[in-house]
Amino acid sequence: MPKYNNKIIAILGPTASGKTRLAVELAEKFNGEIVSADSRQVYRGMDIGTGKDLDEYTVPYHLIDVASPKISFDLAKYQKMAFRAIGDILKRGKLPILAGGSGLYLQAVVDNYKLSEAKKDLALRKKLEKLSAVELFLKLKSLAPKIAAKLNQSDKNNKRRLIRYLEILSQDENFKNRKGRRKYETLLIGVKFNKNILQQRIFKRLLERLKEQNMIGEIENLRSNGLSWKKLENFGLEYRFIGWYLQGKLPYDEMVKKLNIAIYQFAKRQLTWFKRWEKQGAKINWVKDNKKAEKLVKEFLK
RNA sequence: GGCCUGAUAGCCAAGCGGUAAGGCGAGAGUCUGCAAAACUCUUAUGCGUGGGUUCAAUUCCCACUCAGGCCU
Repeated sequence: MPKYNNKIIAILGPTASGKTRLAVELAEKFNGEIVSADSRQVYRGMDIGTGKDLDEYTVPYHLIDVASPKISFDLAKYQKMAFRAIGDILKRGKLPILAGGSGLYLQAVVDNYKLSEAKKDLALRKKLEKLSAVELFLKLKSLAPKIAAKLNQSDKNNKRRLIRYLEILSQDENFKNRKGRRKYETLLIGVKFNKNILQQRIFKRLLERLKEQNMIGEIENLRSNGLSWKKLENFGLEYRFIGWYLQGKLPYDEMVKKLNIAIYQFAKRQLTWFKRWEKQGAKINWVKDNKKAEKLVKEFLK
C-alpha cells in the first residue's frame, strides 16, 4: 500500500515568490519529489532566464530539462508527462509536489482537463495565419455557430485561439471543453507578497541574473547553438528582451527597464489566473511563510 | 534687462476656432495543444494662470508664471 495513496501538493504563485525553495523544503520533510509546472523550465539550456535554480534541489525533480528549445512544447505534452511522473512517484510511495507558475499547466493537471484529440496542423495554421481576426471569426461562425456565439470580445480578436478552434474543428467536428474528475486529492498552496515587495524582488533578481549570473551569455549560447531570434522572442521576457538587445534593437538600459516592467506585468497575469481559478471553486491556501505551509501539509496528509 | 520658442493625463505626444488622436505606464480581465504567449476593457468635463475677442477658444489677442534657447 503506497504511503501517500493519491494525494498530491501543488505550490503556486507569481514569479520571484520563492516557490522552488518552499517546494524543496516540503519535499525534504515529507518524503516528496518535485514536478515542475513551468512552461519554460522544460527546455534544456534555458536555466538562468527561467530561474531553474537546480542547485537548490536536494530531492528528485521532474519535467525540467525534458525538451529541446528548438522543438515546440505544449500543454498536451506537458499534461501527459506530468501524469506519468506523478503516477510514478505515487507508485514508489512518495509525495508528488507540483510546483510552478504556469497556471494553465497546473490547472490542466489538477483539474484533469480533457484535451481535444486534435493534433497541431502546421500547414493549416500557416494558411489561417494569413487571415484577419474578423475573417477567422466569420469562418468559425459558419462552421460552429454555437462556439462562435460564446466567444467574448477578447477571444474574438485573438487569432491564435481562433486558429486553434478551427484546427480542432477540422479534425473533430463535435468537440467541447471538458474537465474530467480530479485524479488526485490535491492541496493547493499559494505564495503571495504584496505588490511593492514583489516588484522589489523581481528587480533585484533581474539585476543579479544580469550582473552575477551572466544571463546574457546564456542567450548568446542559445544563439550559437542555432536557436532563431524568432524562437527567442516567442519564449518571452528575458529571452525576448535580451534577444532584442543583442540584435541592437534596444539599448542596454532600456532593455533592463522594459524587461523589468514586463516581468512584473507577467506576475500580475499569473495572479489573475489564480484568482480566476479560485472563482471557479478552487481552494488556494495562501501562505506568507513556509512554517504555515508545513502545517497545512501535515494536516492534509493525516 | 531684451528677443525667441514652448507649456495638453503619471510619462511621451497629436490637434490649433466647433466641443481632447495615438503610444507607454497603471488598473481590471479573457483563457482547455505556442500560455513567460496571444487577446480584451478602463484610464483628461480637461489643454500653465488671469483677462479679452467670438454664437463657440486647448486652438485667436493681451498680461503674468515657469522652462529651454539666444542677445547685451
